[in-house]
Amino acid sequence: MHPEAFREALVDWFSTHQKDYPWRRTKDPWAILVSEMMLQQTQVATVLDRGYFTRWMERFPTPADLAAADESEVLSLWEGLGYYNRARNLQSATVVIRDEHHGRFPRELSTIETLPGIGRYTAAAVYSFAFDKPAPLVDANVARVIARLYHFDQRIDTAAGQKFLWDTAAELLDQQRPRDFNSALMELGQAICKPRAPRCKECPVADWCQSFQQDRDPATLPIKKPKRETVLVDEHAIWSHRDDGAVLLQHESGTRRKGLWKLPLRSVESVSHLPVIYRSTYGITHHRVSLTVYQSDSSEKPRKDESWVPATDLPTTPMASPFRKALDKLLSSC
DNA sequence: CACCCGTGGTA
DNA sequence: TTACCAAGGGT
Repeated sequence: MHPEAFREALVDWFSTHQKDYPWRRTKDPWAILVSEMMLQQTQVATVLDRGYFTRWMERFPTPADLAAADESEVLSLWEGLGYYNRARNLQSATVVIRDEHHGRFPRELSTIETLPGIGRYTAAAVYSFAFDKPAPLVDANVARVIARLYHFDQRIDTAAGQKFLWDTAAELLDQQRPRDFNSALMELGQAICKPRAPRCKECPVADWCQSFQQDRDPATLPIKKPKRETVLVDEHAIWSHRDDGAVLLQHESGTRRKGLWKLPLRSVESVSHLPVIYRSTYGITHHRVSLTVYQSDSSEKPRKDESWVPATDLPTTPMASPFRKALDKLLSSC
């Protein structure tokens, strides 16, 4: 592989096919960091079409604005995106920027990577996109592209597999235009070198692709460890409300959905005599949860870890999606 | 290294 | 409808 012609073909393709994202119209490291955090394990369409990025940047135009905010408001603006530790980590990062970097966004790659919630990928993304400085990066798109380019038929989710991907990304990187090159490699994975039905006939770098040249099936790569088997779980919640509010429970110990609110949960024995007023199923990690909501007795009062939430606060009280949907449905049918 | 963390789109 | 997948990081 002689990377020069590969780089040229890739960046040329990108120059005419790149999509117009708001975070590509700016060099503000804060805006770019926000986009990268939101895009972790999350599709572009979700972040863009549902308005998360725009709302966030309007409310928190600078790191200092986020550092000064209440966690409840932060989580409320993140509601529906999932992986809520991202939001808390992002706020923690702004506090570090304020208290340890004089309020200025760090410009060293190693310093950016020390910020909470920012790992090797996100640090390199901010470094190359905001400052156009050279750092290789590997996300799910790049991993797929490299695995197919080199027909890497071993697992990529091992130390050896990760080393191969990052070493290769470093070799390929165009030091003269790291911003465009990294963006191009990622967009190639998103638009052309797709997981299931790659569009090899439209690929600008098919000449350099071993999977394509050797007529292998690219859809078999990359290889990862099979996911855990799905575990079925039942959740039983109660709906206890009046016109002026409802009883909610804040997620406590443990880390799942920390800081968010949900309907109070009960044992199935304690609610089996109550009328069922809502059902849904949702997935969380490797669990498949069946949620059932029961109309509580009017005598039901909040337990010590539960709170009466006024109706006017319900829309801005951060809740995970399954409970937000339940609450919306129950409020509308009252 | 293994496992955990959410959600919505897509085939 | 189920299963896979996504601009990963922390523990």
